[in-house]
Order: sequence, then C-alpha cells, then structure tokens
Amino acid sequence: MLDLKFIRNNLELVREMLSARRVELDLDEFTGLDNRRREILADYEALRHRRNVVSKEIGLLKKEGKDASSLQEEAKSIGPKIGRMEEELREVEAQLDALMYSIPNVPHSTVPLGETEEDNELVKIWGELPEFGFEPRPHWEVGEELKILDLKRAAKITGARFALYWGAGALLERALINFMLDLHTREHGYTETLPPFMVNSASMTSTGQLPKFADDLFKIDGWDFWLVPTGEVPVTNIHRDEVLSAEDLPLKYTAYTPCWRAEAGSHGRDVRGIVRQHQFNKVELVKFAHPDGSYNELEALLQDAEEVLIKLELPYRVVTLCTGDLGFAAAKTYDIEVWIPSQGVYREISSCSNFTDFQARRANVRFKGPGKSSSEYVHTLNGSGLAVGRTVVAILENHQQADGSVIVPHVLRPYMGGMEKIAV
RNA sequence: GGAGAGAUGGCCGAGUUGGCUUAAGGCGCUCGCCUGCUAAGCGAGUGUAGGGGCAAAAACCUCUACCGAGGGUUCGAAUCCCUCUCUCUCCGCCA
Repeated sequence: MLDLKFIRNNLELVREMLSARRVELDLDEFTGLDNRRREILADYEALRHRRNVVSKEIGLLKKEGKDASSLQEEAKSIGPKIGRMEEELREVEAQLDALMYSIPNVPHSTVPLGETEEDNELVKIWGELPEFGFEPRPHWEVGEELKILDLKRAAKITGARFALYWGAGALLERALINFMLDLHTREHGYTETLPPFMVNSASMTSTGQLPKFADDLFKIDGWDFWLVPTGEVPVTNIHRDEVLSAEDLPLKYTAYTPCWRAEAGSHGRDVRGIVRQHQFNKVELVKFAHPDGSYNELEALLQDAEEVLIKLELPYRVVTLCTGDLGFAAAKTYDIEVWIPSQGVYREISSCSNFTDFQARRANVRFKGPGKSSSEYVHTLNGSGLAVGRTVVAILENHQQADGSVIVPHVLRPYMGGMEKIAV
C-alpha cells in the first residue's frame, strides 16, 4: 500500500494515477476519514493521558496511606468514555484501512500511458520465427499424439484445467524445472529456496493478493491456509517483519513452486490445451533491493529470465505494460512473451516487476544502513523464470517436426538422459 | 491427540506478591576521547508506529500505543484471568 502521508500530501498526483490505471476511487472519502481519524485520536489520547496521570497519583497517595477516593471516582468515569471513543476510532480506521488497501501502486515515470494491452510498449524482439513447411499444430495435438500429455484423464481425476503428463512429458517438465533452477543459482547468483506451498492470510495480504483478489485464490476449508498462486507470495514473506542489513542487499532468491489459480472470470478463454491451468509449475525469481538500485535490479532480473528462453532457442519479445494493464502492486512491469506458432501470436510466459516499497510496507520489510539510526522500506521485485507449463507449450510448438516428433533443446538434453528428440 | 515449559527492543537476557520500570544489564551499532597500528579501555548516544506543537522538509519538544495475538479484571497490567497462534521437551500416531 501507499504511505498515508504520501497520499495526504499528494492527493492530485494520486488522483491522476488512479485515472491512468482506470481505477474508480473516491479520494474525498479519504480526506474525510483521514481528518475524522485525527480529530478522534486527539481527544482519545488526551483522555488516556488524563487517566495515566490520575492513576499514578492514586498510586502515590495510597503508598503514603492517604485517601484517594475522589481521584478514583474521576478515573472510574474516564474508562467508559475511552471505551466509546475507541469503538468510534476503530470504525473510522477500518474504513480508512479498507480504502488504503484498495489503492494500487503509483506507476514509474517510464511506464507508458494506456488503457489496454494494445497500448503496451514493445521493448525488443529476439529470435527467428520457425519456418515449418507444414501447418504447425497446437501443443495439445502434438502432446496427445506423442502420448506425453493427457487432458482427458486429468479431467477425470480432478476436472477441467488440469493436466496429466506421461513419460517424456513428465520428464520434460522436471528437466525444465531443474535447468531453470541451475541456471539461476549457478550463473545468475540466486539462492535456491523451497518454501511452503500453502500460506496464511497475513502472507497473502503482504504481497497484495488479499483482501482484493480472494476470488482468484484457492482456500483450504476450515484453515487459514491458501494455496499459493505464485512463488512470489511465500518467498517475499520470508523476510516479513524483519530489518535487513543494507550491505546484504540485494538479496536474490529463486524457488520452484506449483501455482494454483481459480481463474475466476476467465471462462471461455484458452479452454484448449495447457496455457491456462488451475495448477501449473513455475520457477520464480525474487529480489529485496535497495531503493536506489531497484530499477537497475529490474533490468537485471528481466535479463535473467530472458536467458532461459535464449538457451531454450525459443523466440520471444518483451513489452512494457502500460498504466491500464499494470498489476495492482507493481510500479513497473515487463512481460516476456513467447512465440506460439499455432496461434501466430506471442503469449506471456514471464512477468517481471518492481513493486518499489508497496509490498514492503504491507509486509514490513525494512533495512538499515551502517551508522543509520532509522530504517527504510526495501524495494521488492519478482519475475517468473519461467512459467514451466507454458515453456512446455512453447517447446512442443516451436520445436515440432513434420513427423510429429519434437526436438529437445540442447541445454535440456543432459537433464533428460541425453534424449535428443521426443517421438512415439 | 495427551502432559509440561516457554514467547520481552537489531540480538541475548532480567523483571511475573499489579504502582520510582521512564522495560535493568549485556552484545551489536554510532559519535567522541585515548592510542605507532590492531585490540582493549573510558564517556555519551542508540526501538517501532501514530497524534500534536507546525503550512511544508529536517531537527527538536510533547503526548498515545506497543513486552507473541485478541479479549477481560482494575483507578492502574510485561506482571492476574480467559481464548488463540507459534516454539521447545516427553508420550501417542505417522511418510
């Protein structure tokens, strides 16, 4: 969330930002609640002060064996007043909080203005689009014919939007996870973590999924546990309520996790294949950075994610999300989109964002420099490195052959027992 | 699931017959002194959030809250009572 004082002192800027993001929010309500809260608080604290003074006086009198009954009577009458004001205060603060939690992050100055994904800004295009000499088939046809992908049985086991992999398909998924983790830990300097795949409400609130986006999540019945929608949630919460040392920044973590998403509101989109699933695997990159260097860290993070596609010989492009397409907690986001031959479009395979201090304020992650008496919020960043299921899609489609087989990218072969080609 | 012990500032750790505790003391950190260098020593400072002084930023002053979380008792709670969470020990169950 944003800093209360920042909103108070930059109302116009916040108003413009909200409209650029196409978020309808009543900022006059903010001003009213903010003022009301401070009014009540002043009276409330004055009363508590009075009670503290009187109570202390009573203690002293009693110690001397003197009578304190008149003071005790006054103190007794203060209690209920404090109680009433507390209730009022709590109500106003709850409303103010709700409003604060619904205000998205302020976009960085380099983020293009725009309304939809049509307005995203192209940053770069990498790789040659494959020439097939035949009509490229969609990944579900390729996968089912090779008997490595089985969506029918997955639907029987669980339901729509789940996948069952067989043989070389399962191996391919596992190989990709290992390849990505190895690349990021050995060549890009990330520390591997393996976090819990369920998190509590506090963790979901820190990273911004709650309270606004509960509909997108799976909740465990009877527990305050949620299935993680992305590794970002457990990994960013590693340092919740901690004060880090400035010299340790940036901290760079990578994690493999499955991701679960309810995909509410996406009925009818990507119904075929495994582009949009309720459960998919992802290797995530997360950074805790010094505010001064966070945008450089974003460029580096993007490069780390791109490297995966380059090594897998998959053509892609990079776009900067415009203000209207930007996620709730992000100040700036690059999407990496991989080429999908059967559809003739680029599809998102990684999203790399700088959240500045938006998540850090919610999660209370700070750092302290040597010699500094006060601490500051860190900047958090994350990106997919990459979404594994969609990487499988890209490999099956881009590396498919006329005979129905699929060439295994060179870097993956050591992870697949030397297999060069997936064939029936 | 059963029995017991515990949770206090960046870290360690005292305080639990309710009131000179304004959370002792130590470590760490910062500044200063001392000093061929380093170490040690000496002195001072050092939690977070919010409100007000103050229109804005810093400094300062002041008030309020915070001793795992939430309630309660009381004029007054780190301290007493209740509920919950987590950690540790033992038992049970278990991959």
